[in-house]
Amino acid sequence: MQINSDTTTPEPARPGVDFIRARIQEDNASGRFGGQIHTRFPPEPNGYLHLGHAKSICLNFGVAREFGGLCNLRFDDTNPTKEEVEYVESIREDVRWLGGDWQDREFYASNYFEQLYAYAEQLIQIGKAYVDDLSADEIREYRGTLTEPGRESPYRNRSVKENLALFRRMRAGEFPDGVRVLRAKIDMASPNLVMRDPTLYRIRHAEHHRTGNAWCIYPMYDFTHCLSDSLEGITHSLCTLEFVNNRELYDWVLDTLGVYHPQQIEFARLNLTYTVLSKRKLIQLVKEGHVRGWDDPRMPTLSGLRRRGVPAAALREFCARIGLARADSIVDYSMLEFCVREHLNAHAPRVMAVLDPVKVVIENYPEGQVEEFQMPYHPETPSYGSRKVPFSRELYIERDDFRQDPPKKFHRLSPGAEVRLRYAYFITCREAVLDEAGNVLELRCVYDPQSRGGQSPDGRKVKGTIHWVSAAHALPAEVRLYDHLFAVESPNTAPDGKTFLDNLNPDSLRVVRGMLEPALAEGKAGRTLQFERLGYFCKDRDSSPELPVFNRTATLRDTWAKLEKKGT
RNA sequence: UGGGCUGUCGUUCAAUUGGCAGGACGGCGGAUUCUGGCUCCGUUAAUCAAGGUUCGAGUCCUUGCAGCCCAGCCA
Repeated sequence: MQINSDTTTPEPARPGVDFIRARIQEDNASGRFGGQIHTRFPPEPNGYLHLGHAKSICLNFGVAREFGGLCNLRFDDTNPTKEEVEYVESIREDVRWLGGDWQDREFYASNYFEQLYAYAEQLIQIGKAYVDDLSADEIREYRGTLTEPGRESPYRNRSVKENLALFRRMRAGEFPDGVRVLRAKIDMASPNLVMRDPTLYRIRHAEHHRTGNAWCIYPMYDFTHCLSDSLEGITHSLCTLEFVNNRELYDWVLDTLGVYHPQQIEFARLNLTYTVLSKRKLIQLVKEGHVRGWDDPRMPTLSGLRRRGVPAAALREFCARIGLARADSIVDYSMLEFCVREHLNAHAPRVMAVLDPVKVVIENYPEGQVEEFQMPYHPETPSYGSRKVPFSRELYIERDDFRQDPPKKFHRLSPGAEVRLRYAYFITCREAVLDEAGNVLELRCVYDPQSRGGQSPDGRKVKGTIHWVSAAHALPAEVRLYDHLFAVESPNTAPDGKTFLDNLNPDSLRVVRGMLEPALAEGKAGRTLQFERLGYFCKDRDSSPELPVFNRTATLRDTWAKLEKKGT
């Protein structure tokens, strides 16, 4: 099977721009940033990337590309107790897979620790930061509530000299965790809680995955992020809505320090039906073993989707279609499925496999005879080439393609009915051999030699075309059939006493033993194929030479199933 | 309860900035078909509410209502 693997294609241009691109155009028109555009994708390496990150990656790298600018990859690694190199590596791989190209601009907030520290001292020097001895609990108490203003810490008015000395001693490791913090001196009565003297630095005697034990004080997000953006010359700092409140502080830090000031713009994060997209919950699913790891094909992680067989291009298309706005929204899962099918329909080679086999014996076909039929990998794209598929007297077909008592409009096999075996012959079912319980053991059929290749010899129509595999040549395989990880549309909402885990779908994984056409013996993992009439499947890395393993990426749309369901 | 953000077909994003509410997904119906796939055609369905300004309001004003975010030494 010599077919090019999935390549990176830019998402198609769309008419009409979203509010962020509109603002960037305005900034360009006014020359605000000298016409330059520079964005960044700033993940914290404390988990694997998921669909929500895909939205951000497509936005940040997309905007940079469209406006002739650059996009940095920056690891927001300021919390050594939660971050790991494993995550850094997976993030790098996932961003690259999605098509993000940061060239040599791979940055780490931890690279700026020295610089950040200098800024902190500067803040102290100008009387805008102080060392507080209050405990975490006391700070919370002093912060006030949503409706009441906070109170100033008794340590708020220490002298610059004392603050400096204390802060240096914090850095030097003279204090244990939690006894002191550095705080910005802003306004304890601000209606925006973020501005009530936010913590800038905390003491953490912990080993950092990059800086090792060089530091025992670590800067907080609000202090780090804006300054990292500033240091990198970011023009537009795009983040999700929950940071709207933080923008006031973002602006305050930069203006107070008098440094270059990027523009933060917030957009609504992605939500998907039947899916959880919170890092905390995804970590829980992995750590508690509800799934088989971060790249379990049922996970909404990029590595899970990749292993499931979803092409990166389908994800890019998805991100382009869901749009960008400031209103909270929950995208229909069917939108994702549509993008996956759309891409795979155009690109996936067609092969045949039977997942629930029932034997067919063609009584008038010579015993021991084997023919080979040349079948195209993609009927609409001849350049995909073709392969030979063996045909013989005994075949497997899908159990579901036969009915002893066919319902109305059933176009498949039943006693006396004629169907086409895809690319092979017309066959007519003479009888079904049943066991006492009525289960089909074997179908006795006859074929029409004149219909060779699946052509109608006399213009007569057959109602259906079904797929098949020659029994003697069939390749057994394990096939993993996936369904939504969660059984309900909104897994995050659980009744009292229940959690999102109670919404887990017990049938999200079904494993079956299928029979594949022999050409599938050679395929490598990675390329997603269509098993004709069934869906899209992708060889899994769990495959062994003895037993290939396939993941179902998505089913085909099944109008018959819908029709039949309506009938019952 | 304080502050901030947001309300448009079932879902999601638009609406030339005050001028016939449009697209995509989904649903429904049909055509076509050697995949009950794909493709094609048709169809369905919305401006949170109430007032006001205006020849004209999704857009402007007023008053409500609803949802989301913020009280980490997480990001």
